[in-house]
Amino acid sequence: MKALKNDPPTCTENLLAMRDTLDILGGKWKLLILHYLITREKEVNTFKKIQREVLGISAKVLTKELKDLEVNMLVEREELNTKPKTVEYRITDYGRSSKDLIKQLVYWGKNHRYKMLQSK
Amino acid sequence: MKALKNDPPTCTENLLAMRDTLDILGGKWKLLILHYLITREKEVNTFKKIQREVLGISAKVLTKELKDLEVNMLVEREELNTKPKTVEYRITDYGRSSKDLIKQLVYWGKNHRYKMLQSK
DNA sequence: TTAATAGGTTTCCAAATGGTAACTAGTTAC
DNA sequence: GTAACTAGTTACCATTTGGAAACCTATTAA
Repeated sequence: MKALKNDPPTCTENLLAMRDTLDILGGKWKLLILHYLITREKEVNTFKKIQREVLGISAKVLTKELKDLEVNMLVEREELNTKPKTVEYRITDYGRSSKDLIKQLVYWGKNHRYKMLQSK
Repeated sequence: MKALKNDPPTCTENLLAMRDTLDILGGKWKLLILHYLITREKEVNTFKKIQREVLGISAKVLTKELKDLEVNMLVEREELNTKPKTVEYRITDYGRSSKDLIKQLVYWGKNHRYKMLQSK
C-alpha cells in the first residue's frame, strides 16, 4: 500500500506542526512584538519603549510575552549598565526566522481588507 | 522630511493587517479546518466527517468555526439532497488564498521542533 | 524631601474561549 | 415502536486570557 500525497499521517503531522506554531507565536501580542523588534532592530528597545509603542499592551502582559519569547529563544534580554537600570530586548537570529510568516500575515490581512471592500 | 523604510505609520498599518489576519484565522481551530478542507478538497466533506477527522473538536465549536469561516467567504456550505440530510462544506477559491500562510505555519512548526531537539 | 523614571510584580476582575453532556428534529432500518 | 444517523442547539461550567490599578525597588533630579 502506497501512501497518498495527503494521507492521514502526513496530515496529522502537519496539523501538529501548525499547533506548535500557534502555541508559540499565537495569541494577541507575540507576533506584534516580534514584528516591532524586527522593524526596529537598529534601535535600543527597552521595556518602556516597547510598552509605549506596541499600542495597548500592559506591563503585566508585556512581561509575560517577553518571557515566553525568551524561553523559546526568539528574543534576547540584556540588562544594561545604566542609571536607572534599563533592559534591552533584541530579536535573535532565530527570532528572525519568523519574518516570512509575519510577511504572509501582513500580506493576507491587507489583501483581505481589499477583498472585503470590493465585495460590498 | 523623508519617511524611513519602516517608519511608524507603515509599522502601524502592518500591525493592523496582522491583527485582521489573526482575528479571522487565529484561534485553536480555524486554520486546522482550512488545512483539512484544502487537503481533502476532492472528497465530500460533511459536518460529521469533519468532526470525526479534525481530532478533538466538538459539535458546538465546529458549528461556530464553520459559520465564522462562511461569513468570511473562506468556506461554502451546501445542504445536499440526501436522506438523512447531509451538509457539505467546501473550501472556496478565496479560502485557498490561505494556502501559503498555512504552508509557512507548518514549515515553521516543523523547523521549530527540529531546532528544539538540536539545542538540547 | 518629594517627584519622576525604569522595570517590573501583585491583586483583583471581566470577557472570551472552549469543553461536556443533554436535547431536538427529521429520516430510515429493524 | 425503537434504535441509529445527521446536523445541529442549548445550558452549564472551567480555564485561559487579558486588562486596570496599586505597589515595590532602585536611582536621580529639583
